Amino acid sequence: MREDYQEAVLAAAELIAPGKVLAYGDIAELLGTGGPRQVGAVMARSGNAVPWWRVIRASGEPPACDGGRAWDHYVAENTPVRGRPSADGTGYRVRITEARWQPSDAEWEVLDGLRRGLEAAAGSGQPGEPG
DNA sequence: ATTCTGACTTGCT
DNA sequence: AAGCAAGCCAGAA
Repeated sequence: MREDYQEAVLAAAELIAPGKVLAYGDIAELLGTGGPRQVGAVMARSGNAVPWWRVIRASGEPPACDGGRAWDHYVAENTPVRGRPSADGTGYRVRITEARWQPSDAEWEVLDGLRRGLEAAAGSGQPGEPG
């Protein structure tokens, strides 16, 4: 469970609509596997290949690595934010309560598919998986 | 097996 | 709003 989980997280991140955002924990919830740290760990591995700026903390703070880069994306996608970026790249916060991405029925099927794939992979090797 | 760490989250003060 | 501590899950040494 490494590449599968990674692909699932990346896929979910790509599903996120522009101007919207999702918390690490939210993606973990959608996938139903691991936790916010696992999602972040994946982003650190291949987040550069997906709209990582749409994946932030549950507090609305930008990513801990390239928060400064995220700002440009937020202003470009008209993402609801509060305050402005400071010299540290932080100082502002995304109104996650309004920018919280809400997957549609079609997108839910995709996320659900990813989740099932992970669940199946998790049982791949275990002799007694409930089914 | 144990210990340490990490793009995290939540509760308390 | 800001700081500290505990919880969570998985990877690496």
